[in-house]
Amino acid sequence: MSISSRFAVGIHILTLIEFNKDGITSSEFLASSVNTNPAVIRKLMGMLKKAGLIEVHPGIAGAKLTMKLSDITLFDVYKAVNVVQDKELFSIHENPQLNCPVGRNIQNTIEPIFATAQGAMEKVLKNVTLEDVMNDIVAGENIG
Amino acid sequence: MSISSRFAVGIHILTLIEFNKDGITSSEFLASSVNTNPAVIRKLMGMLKKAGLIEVHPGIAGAKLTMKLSDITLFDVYKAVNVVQDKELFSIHENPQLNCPVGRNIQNTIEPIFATAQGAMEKVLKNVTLEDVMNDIVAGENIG
DNA sequence: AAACTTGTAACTAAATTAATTACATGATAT
DNA sequence: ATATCATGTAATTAATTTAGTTACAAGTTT
Repeated sequence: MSISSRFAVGIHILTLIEFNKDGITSSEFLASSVNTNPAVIRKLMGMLKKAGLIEVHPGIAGAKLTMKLSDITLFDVYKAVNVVQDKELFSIHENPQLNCPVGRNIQNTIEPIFATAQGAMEKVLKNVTLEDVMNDIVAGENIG
Repeated sequence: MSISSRFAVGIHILTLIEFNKDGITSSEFLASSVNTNPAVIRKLMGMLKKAGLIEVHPGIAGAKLTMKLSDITLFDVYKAVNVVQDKELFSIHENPQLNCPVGRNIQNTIEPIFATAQGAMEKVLKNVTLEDVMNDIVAGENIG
């Protein structure tokens, strides 16, 4: 099991929009960099737009960021593309046997632990902005 | 997307083995508490056995823990049941366009961030033992 | 030998992902 | 105004994963 690559692609889209900010960033242009189908990109653009991260208009070519890179965290992207629901990174088996002490308590016992673990992961994402990502990409260019 | 419930079921199995330590904890008994099929349980028992957490023998009914609950962390269970591979909680799109500065750097940039996020989640699991889980189950019994 | 258990393989149904195709709708330039 | 190009979105597909189910071989005990 893995968290959908929609998340990674969402990051790719947003950083590329910024990278190409003086040009026109169409779904086809993005699709070529990501190496996927433009319709896949447009679906993701719809999610990013709904989350208020980008501005796109029907019929008008190109997407623009609505904020500075430094104001967008990876958590924002993660939520926007809907890869993991709240408290549902881990799934818990349904309908355990209530006649059993373990069965009738396991869900309540485990759920908060899972929520804490998920929260710790998400906290890392909250502490990284797209500006950090962009800086790393630029550094990769200079070194490589 | 969600991490397989094998993890939660694995925790259920181990705590129930302990809870029933003076009796015989067969796959059928476990299956009834978890509310699933005995073959599902046996498959999980195989994984827990392979990880050295339990002792089971062909033809002999019942499983036993090989360690104290306080020596088994949730991370041990998580690894045993193989729900998430190393560095693969998040997936990254393959084959981005190398002619693009973002495309050729995105993987290297994102991977360590994702690894850090996964690591933070796993660290929480390392800090909870099955003894903690058991205590919470017992507490749930006394209060509920 | 009969009864019971674990170990395992094969098959199924359901869910999710990513890709693909197609087309309606909106905007623009000639 | 109409041809052209972009976005928005729905329908379909193939691949993967999960959990459940059935079946049976192999080991153990009485």
